[in-house]
Amino acid sequence: MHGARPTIGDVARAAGVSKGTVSLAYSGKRPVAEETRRRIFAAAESLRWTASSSAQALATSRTSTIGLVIARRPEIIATDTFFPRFIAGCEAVLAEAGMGLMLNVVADDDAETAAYERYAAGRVDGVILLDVEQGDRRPDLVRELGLTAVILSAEAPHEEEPVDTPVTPVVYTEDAAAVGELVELLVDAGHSSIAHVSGPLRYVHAAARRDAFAAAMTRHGLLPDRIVEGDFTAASGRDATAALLDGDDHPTAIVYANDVMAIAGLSYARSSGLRIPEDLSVTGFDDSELSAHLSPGLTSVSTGADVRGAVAARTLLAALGGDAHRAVLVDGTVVVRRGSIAPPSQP
Amino acid sequence: MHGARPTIGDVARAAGVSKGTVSLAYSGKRPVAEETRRRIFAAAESLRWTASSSAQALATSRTSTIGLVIARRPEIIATDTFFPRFIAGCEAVLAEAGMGLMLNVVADDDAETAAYERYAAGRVDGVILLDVEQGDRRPDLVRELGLTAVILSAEAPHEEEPVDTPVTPVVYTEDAAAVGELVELLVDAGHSSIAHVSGPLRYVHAAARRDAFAAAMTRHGLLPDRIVEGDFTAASGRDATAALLDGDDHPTAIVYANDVMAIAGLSYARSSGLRIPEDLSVTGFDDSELSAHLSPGLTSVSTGADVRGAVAARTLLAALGGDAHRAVLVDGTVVVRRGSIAPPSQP
DNA sequence: CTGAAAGCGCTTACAG
DNA sequence: CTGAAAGCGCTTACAG
Repeated sequence: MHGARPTIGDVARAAGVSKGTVSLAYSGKRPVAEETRRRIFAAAESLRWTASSSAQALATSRTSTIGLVIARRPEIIATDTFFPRFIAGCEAVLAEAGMGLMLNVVADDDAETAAYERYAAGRVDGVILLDVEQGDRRPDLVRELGLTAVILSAEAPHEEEPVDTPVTPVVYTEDAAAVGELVELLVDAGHSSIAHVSGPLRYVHAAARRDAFAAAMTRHGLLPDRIVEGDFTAASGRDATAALLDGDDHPTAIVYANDVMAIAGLSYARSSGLRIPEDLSVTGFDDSELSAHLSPGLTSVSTGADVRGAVAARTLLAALGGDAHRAVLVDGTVVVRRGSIAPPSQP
Repeated sequence: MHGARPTIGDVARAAGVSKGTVSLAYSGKRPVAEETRRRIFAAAESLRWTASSSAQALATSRTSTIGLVIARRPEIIATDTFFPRFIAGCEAVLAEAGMGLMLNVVADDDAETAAYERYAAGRVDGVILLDVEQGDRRPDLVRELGLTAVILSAEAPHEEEPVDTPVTPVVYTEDAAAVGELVELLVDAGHSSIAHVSGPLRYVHAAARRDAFAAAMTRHGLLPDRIVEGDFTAASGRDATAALLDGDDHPTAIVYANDVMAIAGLSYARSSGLRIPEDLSVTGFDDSELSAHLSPGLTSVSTGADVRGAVAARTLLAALGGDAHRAVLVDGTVVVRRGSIAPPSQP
């Protein structure tokens, strides 16, 4: 039924022109007589021709595809609502540019390296680096492989490197300010015993939020001495909360590094007899849809995951097009106040 | 710094053989003398050569990539934990086979069609169809485009079609049994007023669960007259719950079609004064990590999203390899009992 | 404004 | 067991 797919040669023949002219008519890289191009488009349409992307890729050394590798455990990808929103944001701009997104979910470092190597074998033009860690090896790896990259971060890039080394653009949000605002909200409500459940501190973004928490506490003359490291799963949110609530001198408020940990923590606190928010105020991070529709809602911070995806994709396309930016700030991070904060009941 | 990537010609020259032999040494499609192959691999290694996938794709008409288009709103993709787990499952088998996954998140039907058309232009070898609807146009669309496909479903395929039409393999779970079990659990606990909050009924899987619910109720001599259609978001879970709880003759148990709706519903019920599970028993679907770590935990059904992804990918690879299955059952659907069910307090 | 031809980097009959 | 060559379907200097 579908026989052999038509080629550019078929279209050329049908339109009575050369293959080169068909190509040019579509790419617009050189003018083609109006009448000619009409004939070409008509022929292509009736043959239902569309250029083979592998042939194009081979001829141009461009794949029209970008790559994204996610190196987290599936449970975490599943609970954290960041990824799908980020990807949807990417897609919106990629689709518009006729580009595709190649996705890889890997289990370990070796699989990750293998994924980038496959990318470099002409599968993608560039990559977006997520979940950057301190001393991350990936920027060097992808550079070595000849892949154009963009890094997603939660803080402005440091100004260390000499300007002449080829620089990987950083697309970043400023999470620190939002975390500061959260702490301020809590302090204003009367809290002084505030804890933080962080994400895995090897991640730059998790460390950045933790540091921001500590700085904000200090600014208010409070001791940031109740910080426990979670891993973004509900399990860790519950366990961290149990640890914090154990004993009688427990905090009256907890700032969680993501919504899932906050929800699990909140549920635990409630089951152990505390009223939310009267006995324990909580805040999340990432503003998931669920948080907005809990009763009471969870105060969280919206980081515009989709906007970040769009900007990251746009920045990567620009870099592929030759104009690299050093750093671009995504300015959509905003605290969303909901009912999960109240004055502390009794110290 | 990275200069031109080495080609198979460079390797051939370095190893003192023809390009064809290099190719054969790697593909193993014909024997190559042990000594020769050693020289070839050594040369390739030292040149850091790996075959260009666009050239391979052009030469073989195989892209080593499969496509997945997701046509849901980003909020829903983000809240529903199915997708990431499904994708992770796919990846595991794809990576092993050296295949890639191209992902597209689309906003509407036109974008979806466009995505499949781009796929057909030699970007992917086959596709997995998710969220199938009644009278879905996509099976025909992709067949027309010459794409090999696999359909993911929540029920066994009907036996209608004449066997000679090229058939699209269906990878399915049997959700009905699990839903029946859920109802039975509730009935055994003493409930008779049981409601259901379904997913969007245009989806085959949502309709299948709704039908299973109705059938189970009927089987127990109960009237399945409290069914409200949700859309899998927390917002709809909360609203549906509010509607069901409004008035005095409200149900004593609610079976939700996914976990997020259940959690939002549970939260709403609690905030309106009901104790969970004493005053209202609830069950979810999909067994998200969060549900397992709530206090009390949410009784849910694990459908093995990752296993389904793996099986779907495996089935697609098989179909691409020429041996198509008519239908393959993924047998991992199991009810996970947690604390969200209790006998009804007072009618 | 258009055509003829080389080239992108592989694979695969065809010979030997 | 191996080589020489054609071919996959495009794009892009080079001529005109």
